[in-house]
Amino acid sequence: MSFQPVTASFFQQPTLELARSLLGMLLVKETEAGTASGWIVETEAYIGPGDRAAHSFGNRRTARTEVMFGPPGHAYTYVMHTHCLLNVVSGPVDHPEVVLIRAVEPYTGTDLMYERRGRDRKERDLTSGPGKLTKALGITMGDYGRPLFESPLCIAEGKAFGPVETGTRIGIENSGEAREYPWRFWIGGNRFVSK
DNA sequence: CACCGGATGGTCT
DNA sequence: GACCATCCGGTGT
Repeated sequence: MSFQPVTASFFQQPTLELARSLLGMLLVKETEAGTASGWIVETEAYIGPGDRAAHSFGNRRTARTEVMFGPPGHAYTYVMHTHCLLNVVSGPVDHPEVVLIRAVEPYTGTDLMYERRGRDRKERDLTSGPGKLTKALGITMGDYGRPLFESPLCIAEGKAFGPVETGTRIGIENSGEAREYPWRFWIGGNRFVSK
């Protein structure tokens, strides 16, 4: 199985457009154990410094958020409770914006995904959430800052899916008015979209 | 150095 | 729907 990674220029588009453009693209991770991939079916945009829900709100610049201030197309990974979450850095240099990958539909390497997530798990449970998909694909904090247009972690050319739907973001109840921004995007009807 | 609070997920009721 | 495992970044002392 071979994949065609996107070029670095793919990430040079406004963050809300990138969040939509990423839907239907393939997310691929190669590890020593093997390669696994899935179609991106749900994303969320975080547009600092004005977005109260973003880690980069108010241009907060720390070791953790540093990669967001660099060029787009790199991985911003961070630990949430017991899970690692994956974001795609967006926006030009010094514009700390990202797109969170919230769900993918398994494509290749599903056996590896079951091995990582648990053999007796339902297929829908493999990758239907931001913490689930990183575990299924083997994405870790070791991927922090990695470019997403080349191996071992990359965004590759995808395929056409149905219409995109829009809504408010998940899990940001304490973010003031930012909780109402319609910055969540997903493939309508896809069963791997998180609930 | 102590404290607090999550961009979650799994389990049990 | 409620509870909590488990951990680290950010902040204040």
